[in-house]
Amino acid sequence: MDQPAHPDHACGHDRAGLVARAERLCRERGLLFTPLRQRTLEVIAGETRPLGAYDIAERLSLPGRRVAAVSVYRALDFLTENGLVHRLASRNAFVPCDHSHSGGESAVFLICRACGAVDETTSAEIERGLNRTLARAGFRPASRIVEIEGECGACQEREGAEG
Amino acid sequence: MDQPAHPDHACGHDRAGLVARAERLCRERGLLFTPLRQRTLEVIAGETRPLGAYDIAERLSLPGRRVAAVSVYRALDFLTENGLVHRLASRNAFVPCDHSHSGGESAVFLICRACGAVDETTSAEIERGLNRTLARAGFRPASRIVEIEGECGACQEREGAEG
DNA sequence: TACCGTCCCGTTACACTGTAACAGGCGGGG
DNA sequence: CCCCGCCTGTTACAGTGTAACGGGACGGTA
Repeated sequence: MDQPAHPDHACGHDRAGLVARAERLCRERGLLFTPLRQRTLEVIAGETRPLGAYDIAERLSLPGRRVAAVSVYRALDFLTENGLVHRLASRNAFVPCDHSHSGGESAVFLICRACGAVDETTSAEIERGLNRTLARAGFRPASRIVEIEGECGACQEREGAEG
Repeated sequence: MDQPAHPDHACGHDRAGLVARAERLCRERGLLFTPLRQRTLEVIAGETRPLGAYDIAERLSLPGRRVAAVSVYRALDFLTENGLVHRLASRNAFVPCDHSHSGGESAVFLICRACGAVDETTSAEIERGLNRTLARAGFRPASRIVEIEGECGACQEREGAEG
């Protein structure tokens, strides 16, 4: 769990920690943490706001070396399948997985319309409610999407000060 | 106008009731329930499974008279803004609003991967959990998305019977 | 009547999202 | 060595969504 002295420069996420977790996870599961996958993960972790696949492709491309979106999609499939990034269905965009939900609880995303920041949290009560609702309906869940769009606290204050 | 005694033939939703609700709502709010909007709503209500905008456009088109997707999008914007249809973020598709959540509770969608059916329900417990989570984070919500993908009860039974 | 603004809708064009299919490279195992 | 599986690059294409412009219908106003 060694964190670097300076967690990240202007980045919203713990890039080094996420890469370290990915390397460990791939070693354990016998998967390949290829350069493309690593760079894709780094690009996502190096951004405060969710990125679209084409944004990622652009950031991965160099003057002579263009990365096609389809390659990014494959890397993203790998990263999401292994719990390293999340896909926001309401935005068609990707964010790193905070891993604050280690207990198998599904994630709740708070997406700010003003600044674009995404907060990933969990709630035992929401989880309980979902499980009861699913049981009542006899529905076997495969994936759960809980995304709230609105305004984060910081942007509410900023707006109040300005307006 | 006159609907047959049997509510709907092979349709999954109460088409006539939804149209009646739309007419009443538009009268109350001084909005126009134009033919395009009505036909769009009817197409959505006449289908068991969620439809994409281009599917709707295709169903609305006649041999000589083609409806462009952009027109459908505008009708869909109107219908969603007025609570007559819902958009499924995980599918980029639209379903009629059951209006079972009259109490202002946000909807929970159970989407079956096997048969494509969508069940719209609500849960006071989920609502409470969401509200607490939002309050704790100081987040002001504008829209809430709760979509569970999985297998509905009927398809589980069918699968078990087949093998 | 003419004029004006608004709303709705048709049209074109375009950008973004996502997948299918095929080919080449690379490494491991027979 | 060949075979096989995995990853990546490439092309092509289908689906999703919006911006911009123009015209028609309709109501209000002079």
